[in-house]
Amino acid sequence: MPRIPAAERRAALARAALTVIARDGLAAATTRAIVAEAGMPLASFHYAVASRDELLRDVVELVVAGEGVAAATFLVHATDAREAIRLALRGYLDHVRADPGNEQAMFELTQYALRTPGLGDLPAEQYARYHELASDLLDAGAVALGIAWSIPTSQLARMMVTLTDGITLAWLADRDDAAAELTIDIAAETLAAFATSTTKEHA
Amino acid sequence: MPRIPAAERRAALARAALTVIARDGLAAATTRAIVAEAGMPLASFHYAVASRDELLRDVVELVVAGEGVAAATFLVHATDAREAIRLALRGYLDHVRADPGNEQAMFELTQYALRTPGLGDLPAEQYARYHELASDLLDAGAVALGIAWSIPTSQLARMMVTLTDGITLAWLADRDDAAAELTIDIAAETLAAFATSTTKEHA
DNA sequence: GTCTATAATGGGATAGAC
DNA sequence: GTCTATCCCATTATAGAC
Repeated sequence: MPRIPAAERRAALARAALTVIARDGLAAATTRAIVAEAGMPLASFHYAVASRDELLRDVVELVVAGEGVAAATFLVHATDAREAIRLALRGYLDHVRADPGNEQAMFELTQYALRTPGLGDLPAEQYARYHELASDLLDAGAVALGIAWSIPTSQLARMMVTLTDGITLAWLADRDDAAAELTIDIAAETLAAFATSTTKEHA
Repeated sequence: MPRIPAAERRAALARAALTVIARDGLAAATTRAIVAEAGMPLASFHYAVASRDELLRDVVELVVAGEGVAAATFLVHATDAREAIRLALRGYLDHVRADPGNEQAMFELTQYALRTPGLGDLPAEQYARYHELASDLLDAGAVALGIAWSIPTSQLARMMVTLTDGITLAWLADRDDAAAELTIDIAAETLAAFATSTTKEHA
């Protein structure tokens, strides 16, 4: 396998690692399993990256960076704040249902990072990014719907992330679709109270 | 170390395992670390329990069974539904802050169980128990406050568990006390809307 | 019944041949 | 630069001495 720059191999290993973790769990993501997934010889691993933990750092950054792609499509269909929040949370739940392993991978990585000396700073960055993404989404939604949020967007954003995490964890545990959807409905109904119209009397 | 029944050793090992997991993480909870914590020789492990996974099952059941002890003290101080929900969530956050390792241990165990063939059924039981506890708490709170919940208690209970999980995860990641408390305030304010007075016009 | 000593496996990391 | 072959360590589990 000649002519492949180290940086490129590093990225390929991170992608392979994420595939393995999503499919088989973090504990199964050994250096051997990762290089097998990437189709590389074992020695390439430490040639491209200093240690397994260092690669896991890359994996977290890989996922966090690519997290912004999804969502936002719901904005097209929403007509009011309640429906917008409902569709956003429903879209996230559908995403989890379509690929549960990926979300489990993120939880496993976060917990592992919290326990690992060299990776302890990652979870804070990870959640800062989540909160930022949720903020952007709420701002965009407000513009699209012609409303304003009556409390700071950052506070509402953290609540949205709190809800997605909590809904995801419970669904992963009991796979109760109906219960998860009910939770989403309640959340949408209550949070819509923070939407105030900027054009008419109330939204 | 003579005269100790196998069942008692099993329980002691489960307690020791939880201590190790809370302190050092699930990955560090090897059979050696667990018996060292319990003050037993290594061979006692497989004498008392068939495998490491089987002990982890015991650990989950140990924590879930002992989870009902806390909380409920907030009921004494609450005067209305908003304050009751706020104090309940605040109490939980304080509990997490006082011993973050314990909550991390639960998340790690749940994720591990989801990945492990013999333990796949545990998370559903675990969350069923959480939802049951939250339901009982909400019912007790309603009686104490002289109110009723305008939606089924089970739905509100799942939302409470969703919130505690989500708030805990975000706090573990960024340790932002103020932000966590703001999320709690928002949650309390919005969920209090589901309280309806059974004695006067509104609670 | 209890524990010491050891087996058997799989892991991260590397030396050194090509 | 690349990869084969290997090192060395930690792990789960057990055999067999007390």
